Amino acid sequence: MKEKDAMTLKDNNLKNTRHNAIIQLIEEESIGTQNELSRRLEEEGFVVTQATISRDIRELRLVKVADAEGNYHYEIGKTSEKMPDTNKFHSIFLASAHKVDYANNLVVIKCYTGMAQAVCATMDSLEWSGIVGTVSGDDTILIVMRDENSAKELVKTLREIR
Amino acid sequence: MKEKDAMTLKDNNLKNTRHNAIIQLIEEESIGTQNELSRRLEEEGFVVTQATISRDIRELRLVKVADAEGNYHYEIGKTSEKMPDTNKFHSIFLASAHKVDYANNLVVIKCYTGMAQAVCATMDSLEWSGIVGTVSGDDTILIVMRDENSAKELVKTLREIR
DNA sequence: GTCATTTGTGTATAATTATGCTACGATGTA
DNA sequence: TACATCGTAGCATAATTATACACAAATGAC
Repeated sequence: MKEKDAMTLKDNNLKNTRHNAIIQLIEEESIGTQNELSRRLEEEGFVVTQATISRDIRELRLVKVADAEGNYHYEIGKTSEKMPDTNKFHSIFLASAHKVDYANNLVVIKCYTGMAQAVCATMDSLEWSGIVGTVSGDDTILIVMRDENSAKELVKTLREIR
Repeated sequence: MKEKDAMTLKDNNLKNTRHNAIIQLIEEESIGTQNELSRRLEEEGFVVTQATISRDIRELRLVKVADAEGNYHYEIGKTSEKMPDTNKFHSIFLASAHKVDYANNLVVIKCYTGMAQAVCATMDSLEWSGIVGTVSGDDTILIVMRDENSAKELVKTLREIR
């Protein structure tokens, strides 16, 4: 009997919506400390202590960085921006692509009709090294690689996903 | 008469080499606290207190972020990585491109022969929003934008550079 | 059902980081 | 020369952040 009254319940869902709220908050306004974030979250209906926010920040891989004037604020870290995308790409790729091949430094991905754009956009966001550029039609993605070896590597990586 | 013996001299140059040393250190090894960084710097011949390192970190816009296992370490922030690229792009673009136009959601940049690849690669690294994909030949870059409005915006931005 | 495990969080506090104040060398001005 | 100003950094400490410990709800094994 130590807890007050609130929910110490393992509400996974609540934690997730809080995480989303945190990301939205730090993207929209300049938040400099965890207490500040705590106050703003409270206004949005999430009542948690600084300790929890510290843990959230670790899980979300957020970072505190100075702006040009030397004022600190929280930001999405570069890793956390990319990791989710990798997962996103895997699931989109699995659901949409059915053939991968290459010739010289060109890689071609065949997708189910209408899916190519989505796969292509997601792949672009991953900024894989070796990719010079990508274009996609309705069902085909053309990827221009730096050289044939990069093309071979990319095909191998993509085939491992399946 | 409070200082020890060391140099409290305004050696701007020393501060700069220390900054470089810090960047190199955090890129090469996993450094989790400022005291740890202080110790490593000492081994490299830079004797400074945690306070100074805190200031260095603000100036360099470094960030502390958790890795997959939840262990914290310092990293180069995304801002400090991208600013130089923007400058690089500006100078390359100025030196290489001579015409920019668009139709629908496609932007075409005409460059002096052989320069397109360089401009394209540099532009890719900027990850401008609205860009779906890019391909470049010897003297032409084709940029596929999300929509016509993005294309218009991009052309405007590029023309402002000239 | 019981019991062990996992997950999420608060409390209290340890650990870490930021900063006000101060000092000192360098630079500029008269 | 003296004197003011600026930039860098130390020291001490305030401010902030991370975490050990404890507890409770959910989950799973039996």
